[in-house]
Formats: sequence, structure tokens, C-alpha cells
Amino acid sequence: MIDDTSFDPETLDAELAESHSHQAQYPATDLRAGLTEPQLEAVTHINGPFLLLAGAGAGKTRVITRRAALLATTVAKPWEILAITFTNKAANEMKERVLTLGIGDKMNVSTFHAFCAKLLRIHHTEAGLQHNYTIADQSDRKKIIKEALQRAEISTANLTPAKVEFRISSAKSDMISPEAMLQNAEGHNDRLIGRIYTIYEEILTHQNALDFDDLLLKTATLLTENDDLRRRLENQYRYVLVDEYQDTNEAQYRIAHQLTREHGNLFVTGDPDQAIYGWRGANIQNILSFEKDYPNAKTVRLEQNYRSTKRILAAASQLITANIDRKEKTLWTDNEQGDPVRVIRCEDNNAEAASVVTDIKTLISQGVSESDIAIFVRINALSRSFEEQLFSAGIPYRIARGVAFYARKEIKDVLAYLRLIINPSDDVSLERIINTPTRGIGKKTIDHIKAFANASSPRLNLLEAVHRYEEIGLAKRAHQCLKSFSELLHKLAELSTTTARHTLEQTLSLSGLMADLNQTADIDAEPLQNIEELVSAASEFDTNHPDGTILDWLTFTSLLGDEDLLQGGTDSVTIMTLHAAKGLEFPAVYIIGVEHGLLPMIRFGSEDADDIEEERRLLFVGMTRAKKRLTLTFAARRMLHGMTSTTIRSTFLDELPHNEIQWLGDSQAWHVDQQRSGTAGGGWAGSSARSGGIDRLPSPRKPAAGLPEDIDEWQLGSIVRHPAHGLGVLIDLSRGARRSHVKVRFKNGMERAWILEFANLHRVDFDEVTDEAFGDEW
DNA sequence: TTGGGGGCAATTTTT
DNA sequence: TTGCCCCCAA
Repeated sequence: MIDDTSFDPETLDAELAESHSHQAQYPATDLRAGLTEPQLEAVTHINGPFLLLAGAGAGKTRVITRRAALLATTVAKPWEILAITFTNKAANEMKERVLTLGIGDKMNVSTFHAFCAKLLRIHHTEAGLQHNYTIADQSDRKKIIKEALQRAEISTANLTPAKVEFRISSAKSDMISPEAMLQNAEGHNDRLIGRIYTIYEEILTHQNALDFDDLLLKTATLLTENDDLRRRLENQYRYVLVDEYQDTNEAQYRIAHQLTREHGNLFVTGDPDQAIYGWRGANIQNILSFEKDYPNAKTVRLEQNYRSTKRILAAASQLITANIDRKEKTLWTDNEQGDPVRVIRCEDNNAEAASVVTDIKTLISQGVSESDIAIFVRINALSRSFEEQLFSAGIPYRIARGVAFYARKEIKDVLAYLRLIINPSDDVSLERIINTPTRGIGKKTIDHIKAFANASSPRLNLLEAVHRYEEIGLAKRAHQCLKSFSELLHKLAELSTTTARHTLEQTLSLSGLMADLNQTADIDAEPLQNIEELVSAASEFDTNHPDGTILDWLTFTSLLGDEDLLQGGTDSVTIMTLHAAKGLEFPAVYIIGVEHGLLPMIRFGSEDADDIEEERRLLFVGMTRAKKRLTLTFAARRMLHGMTSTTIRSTFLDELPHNEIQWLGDSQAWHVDQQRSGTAGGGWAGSSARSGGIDRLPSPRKPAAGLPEDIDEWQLGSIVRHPAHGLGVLIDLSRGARRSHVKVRFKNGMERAWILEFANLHRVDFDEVTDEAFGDEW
């Protein structure tokens, strides 16, 4: 039987409540009721550091909300409790549940970023900021990086903006300043990035803007350097809780630490096995060494799982034990045994989608609701085959992704006007709106304005430059256009003291945006609808925050993420990435593309054990989302980036408990072979006849090949031969403990990557091939 | 100033 | 294969 609350992370609580014959609503005196031993221990903990290691599906939210409620009704006032989460969703959920427990809405529940944004507004002087700073989002940040690249006059040959952005963000997460980066730079590239980072910071400062990382970084620095303020805050927040502690980065770690330095009442919850944001700067060591950081810490494990069947849990548990970086934890459940976890081998990605969709059809015909079914992918690009086939099967589906509401063009456009009203230094916003809607101010005019601003001393911000249009020396037409734009901005500047809704509506009409939207509404009504939605959002904000200012509203919108997940599609199959799946649960789960290189995702040149462990955790997270039915699939051939390649099943599959798994697919023999030859890898009796593919190995299915005997002679630039693709040059080679990877560029320019053991490549000596018309580009 | 076409890269993305 | 970005033509 499948219930209909799969989307609701609170299902668990409902189940728990049910199993203990309690109401959903607990009077304060009942906060200890119906708890298991470890749960009770956590709920009743009061003073000192505490680590709650909460396994997947073990009832964590229930525990922390009850503890907060208990604190708030005994030793503390609600406003003396600070609960920090990572997502708005988690924050809202906690607020709601605390409310349900009768604690009121005075408890401080907020995301890291929202908490910091507010703190920095209030204590802007101490932090060396202006009160009206704006928050640069990802696209603003990208523009600023491009600008910085230009100013640094660096040939962007091997430095994409994305790469720079990543490096800067990582540095900030680790609390590394531009100076420190320059000092410790190893190699030319690092120095370049250090220089760009420096300029990037200058631009942000000049624009009176902070990016997301700054919110954390500046707060951490402020709390570290300003002991007086730190102390006041510590007095104010006598009990601090940090959720998803395994995902904290250095800055967040510091914030939590500084806020609790003296009273030590830091209660953290998390699960190292679900740490999947290392690539975003999160440091799993924060949770792993909590007990070292806080020697008097108490640790409690929640190991009983209320979500999945025994078999699903056994498979996931076995997988995760392969990780070294973890805290020993043994999940168990009282739930039914359930059906075996299935692993399906498919011929290619279309067969994979077909097989999954067929299975879904069967489930639906048995009365399972579409919303109880989820398909998890490692990368969004994999969703396509599934979309197509779900569509043609007439099964409603939705993709939990897409452009976040506040990242849409039309939304960003209006908000840019408002941001400029609040913060006249916000050049990125000005540049965005100067010709939106089009008003005859093109690139050339903008360049003139910029040049004028830069040439002035001190350097002007663009808004000031616009207002001094007469001094720029523009052609008559451009001069006229800029004049009316300048007048428009003056008019808008006078709006700033009114409500969010009023300001928004005025801006929409004065700027001409509304007229523009109305005009295009015939062709595409969506932008207009989005704007209408924005107006009601503003209106709602005004109602909820009678004392709120435009600035508050802008901050609010800046920190709001993608809400796609929260709304809509109550009867659709959900397609989402494994990352997006964290925290959710579904009765039926399909995990797609469990192949080497995809899951684990391998990037060349950077395969180390940490990455693999995070990938393993990602699969673990995916598997533990499933309540009743779990299916993993992989395809022998996969079309990706417009190219079909032969794949190798993921080594993670070898790490599952073989005998508990139901192995399905065109070829039945492969898994049996697995059991015989251990994890060394093996082929399967291939029904497909593809040249060069490893699925073509004749039986008996031994490992495809070992390393080539002359491996020591392989080096970058070596010439190799592939049976299907011909001659190529080795452009990447990395030797790992278990597998070696190679990348080859072929004569026609195609580049392919393989695991060397399976690649069927042979090194050839240069003089053997000179007569084969090898191009000179080699 | 706008649009279209070619070139090129291509994870994950709580905020 | 798709999607973004940049440059060029009208």
C-alpha cells in the first residue's frame, strides 16, 4: 500500500505519531511522549555541545522541533533560541512545526544566508558596510567576473568565467582573502585568479554589493574580530541549533562556533553519509571532528529508519560501508522486508527509458499515484529520454528544476530598477535596465558612459554618470535618449519610501516595462503572468511585514531560491537530480545511469578518493529516498552530448549485496559473473554486437583486459590505436589505485575517454604509422 | 539595435 | 544534442 504523502517530508512524523497513537499536535507537556530512547535523549538535552547523527529517514525533524519546543517552554524563551538551516524550505518547515507545538512564532528560525544578511544590515557599521548594500546573485556575479576579466586584461584562454567563479567562491567559503590567495598562489594560473579575485572584490565594493558567499564570510569575520558584538549576540541566542551540519563550510563553521563560544550550547544535526555538497565548499570534516572540536560533546545516533523496507535499507547500508570518511552507523528498521532492489541493464538510454516507463505504467495500473514515483538522474541532461517517453505514454511528469522564479528575466528586470533605487551604486542593475525596455541606448552609448565614469576622478558609478549626460559628449540622438532615461531615474528615486507593492507597480508603469509586457503578451503571456505573481508576492510581503521596507523585500527576494519543488504537480511523476532529492521520499524510486563516469561522475585529472566517496554518498542518498520499490538502471550505450559511447556499469553496483538484489536486463549472466570474479569488474554475455564495446566480450566473461603490458611506456603524446576509431594521441592519462583513465584525441578531432583497462587501446610506435597519412597537426 | 547563425562547451547548484 | 555567447549583417 502506498500512501499519498510522498512529497511531504513530514510523513515520517505522521507515521510515527500514528504508530504511537498520538495526535499530530502535542501539548507542551507531551513533548517527551512516544519517543525512542535515543530520540528522548536528544529531545531532553539542554546545555553543552551536542551532535545528533541522524540517519536517513530516522525522524530528525521531529526530534529537533520537539527539543526546541521543550527548551522554549522550560529553560529559555523562544527568542533565545536560534535555529539555522540551509534552505528556506527547511526553515519554513521548522517554523511551522514549532508553531504547531504551541511555541508561537518568536523563535529565530532562519537560513544561514538570511540570518547573516539581517545581521549585516543591523550591524553594518561594525562590519564596515553600508546599510543599503544589495545582494549580487549568480548572474550578477557572473557579469562582474567578466568585467573583472576585462579589466585585468587577461587572455581568457584557459580561464573560463565559470572556472574563475568557482575558484573565487571556494576561496570565500574557505575564508581566503585575495591577498592570501595571491600569497599562496602556486603557479601562473593561481596568480591570475588571485588578481581577478582582487578586482572582483573592488567592483563589488564599489557597487556596494555583497555576493552570497560574502554574507557568510563577512559575518564570520565580524564575529571573530568584534568580541563585544559577539558577546552580545551570544547573550541573545542562548541556544543555537544548526541543521545539516555536514554541509557547513568553513565560514559557517566559524559562525556557529563564534556564536556559542562561551556558553557552548551548540546543538548540531546531520549525517556524514549524506554530505553531497563538498563541491560547493562544504567540509565534511566539520561534522566528523565535532567531538574533537567540542571535547565535552554528547553524541547520539538515530539509527532506526521509518521510511524504507528492510531490503532497500540493507542495499543502501552495504553500499555506504565502502566509505572511509564516515561515522559508523547502522541503520535498521521494523518495516517489512519488501521486494528486492532491482538492477536493470539496458542496451542504451532509450531502452532504459522504455523499461522504466513500462514499469511505471504497470505501477500506475495497479493504482499507484504518479506523485509517488520519482526518477533520479545524476545530471539534468539524462532526463530527456524520459521526458519523451513519459510524454508519449501520456504519463504526467514534471521536472523539479528550471529557472527559479526570481531568476527569470522579466522579474530580474523590474527588481533591477528597485535595486537601483535602493542602491545607486549598483552598476550591474543599471546596466541591466538602461535599455530595458529598449529606449535607444545601445552598446556604444553605454561604452561612452562607462568610459566617462571611469575617467572621472574619483571613479563615478554609472548612475551618476548617466545623470551627467551633458558632459559625456554624445551625439544628438543618444544625448536625447539618455536625457529622458536620466529623468526617469529621478522620478523613480522619489518612490522609495512607499510600500513594496506600490513601488513595484509605479516602477512597472513608469519604466515602460508594463507596456512592453502587454504588447508581447499575445505572443507569450507567461512573463506578464510572472509579473502579476510578483505583484501579489509584494502585496503579501506588505501584509506580513507592516514595518518592512523595499530593502527588506529585496533582501527577501534575493535569498529566495527555486520554489518549483514546493508547488504544483500533485499527480505527476517527478524527475529530479540526486542532489535535489535530498530530504525527500517517494514510494517508488528509479535511479538512472548507474555507470562509471556518470555515477560516480568522473572528471579527468581530478579523480581522488574524496570525490568517489561523495559520489557514493549521492547514490546512498538516492537509494534511501525509496520507501517501497527501488530500481537502479544502467545502459550499455549512452548518447550524451550528441555522441553515443559505450559505457561500463558503475563499480558501486559491485558494492551492493549481490544476493539480495534482483539483476535484470537483456543479459542475465553478467551479475553471476560478478559474484565469481569479485569486484575486479567483468563483462556480461553481450547480445549487442558493437565493435570496440566492452559488452562484446566473449564468454567466459573475464575482466576485459588488464593494464597494457607496456604501460610504463605510455605517456602524454603517445600514439595509440583503437580498433574502431583508428589512430589517436594520448592527451590525458591518470593512474588510480583501482582504475586508470585515458583520454585520446583521434585524427578526426574526436576525443574519447576510457578506463584504460577496458579501452582496447594499443600503443604504437611513431615510425610504424608514418605511412598512414598521419596529419601534421600531430 | 536587433536577429540570426556559427562556434563551442557540456556535473551537481541548499543561498 | 542542446544551449549559450558573440559577432556580423541589415
